[in-house]
Amino acid sequence: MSAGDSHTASPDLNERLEVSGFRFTPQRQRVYDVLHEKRDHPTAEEVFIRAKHGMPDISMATVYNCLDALVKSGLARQVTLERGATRFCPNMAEHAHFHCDTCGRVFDVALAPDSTLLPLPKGFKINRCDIAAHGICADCARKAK
Amino acid sequence: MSAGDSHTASPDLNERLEVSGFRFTPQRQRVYDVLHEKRDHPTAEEVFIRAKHGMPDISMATVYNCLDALVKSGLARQVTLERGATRFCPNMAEHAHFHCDTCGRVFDVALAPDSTLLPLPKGFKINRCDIAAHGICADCARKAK
DNA sequence: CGGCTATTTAGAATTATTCTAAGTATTGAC
DNA sequence: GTCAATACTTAGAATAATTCTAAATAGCCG
Repeated sequence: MSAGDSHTASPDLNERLEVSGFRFTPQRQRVYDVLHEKRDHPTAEEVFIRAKHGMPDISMATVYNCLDALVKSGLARQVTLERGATRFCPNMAEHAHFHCDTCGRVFDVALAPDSTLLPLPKGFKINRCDIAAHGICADCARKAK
Repeated sequence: MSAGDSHTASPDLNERLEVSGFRFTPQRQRVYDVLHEKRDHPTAEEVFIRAKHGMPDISMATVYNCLDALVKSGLARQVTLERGATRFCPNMAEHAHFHCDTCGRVFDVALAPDSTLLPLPKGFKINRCDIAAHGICADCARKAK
């Protein structure tokens, strides 16, 4: 079996799931792989469609379950940018999202190192912080001219 | 008629709607008032329930239509913090939102004056930027002890 | 192996939102 | 002021996104 074989349980995935009280399953591996194959912030339905290639019997409910397990294990983030379907992102590094209002694509944007300093009221404790910019991407801006 | 009578068309509301190509209607006034009476980021359904007090025949479809008109006129913001219903916020000043994962309440948080500097790739143009923090609010943190 | 529990599955149910068609109100032209 | 055009409201149907349910399956630990 080759080193890069994506059907092998990633040691990381396996461990991270177990630490969070989840079991490793082929379906979770598949969903995890789908998120990493094309990091374009797919919706649950898009993940479902992609996951079926190579695992035709996987069901929508399982995709939701797997995405949930990945999110709770700190292996993916849920991204809610607009009304409508939630998107999923396997990039766990601190970053913001840019949503193009014209084409609908979502881009990862690095953050300036000091940028997340919210002056919170006393007693509030922050777990995570989502930054979502909306506008027009370079491609669409060019075409619009 | 008293100066503070909220049933009078606010000159601002009236004008802002017209500038954006919308008509002024009593329903839009009512929805606008509801958002300002209690600035707690209600969902469309909560707005609907509140709007019915004093306007019992207003319909859900109209609430959606009014909220849409207000958002498009720059008089309210749509806030999508999590899976589930969209919330609405009449605070048009630049600010972030804090969502308490325990009680579900949403708080406005002022921003540090310099905080919104995303290093965007070339050609990208930003319209607006939503910052959403998630964690635990002071009340819930105290109770949890 | 055998029992326990997590997971998967298909499909039903629920929730949030949008659409539709008919009626009503408002506006602008005359 | 009347008329036509258009915007708006309404109830209810339709759609989309997600969650729930119950039964079957699979992995884990003794």
